[in-house]
Amino acid sequence: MRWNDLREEACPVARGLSVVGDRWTMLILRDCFQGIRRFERMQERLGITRHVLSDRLKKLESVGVLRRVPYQQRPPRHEYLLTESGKALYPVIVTLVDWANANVPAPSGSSVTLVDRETGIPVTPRLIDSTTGREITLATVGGRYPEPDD
Amino acid sequence: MRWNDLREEACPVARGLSVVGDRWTMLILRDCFQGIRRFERMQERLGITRHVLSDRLKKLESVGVLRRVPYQQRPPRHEYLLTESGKALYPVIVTLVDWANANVPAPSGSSVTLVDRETGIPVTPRLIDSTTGREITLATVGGRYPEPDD
DNA sequence: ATACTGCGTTCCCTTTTGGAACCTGTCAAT
DNA sequence: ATTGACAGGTTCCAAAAGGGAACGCAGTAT
Repeated sequence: MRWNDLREEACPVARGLSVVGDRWTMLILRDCFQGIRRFERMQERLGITRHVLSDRLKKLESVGVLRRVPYQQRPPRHEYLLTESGKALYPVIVTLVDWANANVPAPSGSSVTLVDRETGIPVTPRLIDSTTGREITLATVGGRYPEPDD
Repeated sequence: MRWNDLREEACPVARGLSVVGDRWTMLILRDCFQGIRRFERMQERLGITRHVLSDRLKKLESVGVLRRVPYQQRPPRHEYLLTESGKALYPVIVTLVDWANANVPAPSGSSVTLVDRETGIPVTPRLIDSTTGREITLATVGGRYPEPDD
């Protein structure tokens, strides 16, 4: 199976990964969430090669996760900002961070942690169903498959 | 930057992606969450090539996300089961599913959706801080960086 | 004129995939 | 005894993606 086939799957995991499922995209978005907006800055922070960064930014723009906004005319320069669709990825990053901090040991024991921006108190993410308020677990929530429409 | 460098980063996003950040790993785990346990079955469902699947299963076992459990002796055969660490990835998949369903259009408009296993009612995931009960958003929660220990 | 900034693109080489065939043990049927 | 099936890999080659460094280019500063 090829990359582009993923986007056409009925499975949302596959469609999601067709956008963010490669080695770099989530790291780029992490930087975006931290307020990084410009090519040069991303490149030096990530250690990504320039053409791969260029390619990923194009793809992210084309799927509507980032948008290019000009900040000067001559020479034309623009920065990359998260769209609403892009901002909606924040819970994905947060759950990933929470998992990694609990399950992938940091080198020196020190790691970036999640804190409340107001109080500075550490945050423990929990995923609930907003209609029932019940926690979402493997036992309680699963996937439902669409009716085949033939 | 190379793959293995990622695992040593202080940033949990990078460390998380060092495990699940490639094209196939999350799809393999999706199958695991759906009860698929065996090599052959995964290979046919995913359309992944056999040696890549073999490689990913080895890596997932080595980081403790899956474990190999023998189910017969002669010839030796085993199946792949999620560890606790692997099961802890469920919220990551769920938030990804939720994002993809809202932001990456399905081909025929039909997609797998999340439902409560008991009632069959659609589920709307929301991420909250379990200590305060407040919703986790870009505005309210951010990362805190460790003290440099030089 | 020269250098610098910001953002790419091009070139070359290495690593990673895709695709298919092959191997290994064991059992069951011919 | 041979053939075939099953389950889970491994091996080989060609194609694609990625790393690294250099180059291009428009405008601005010195």
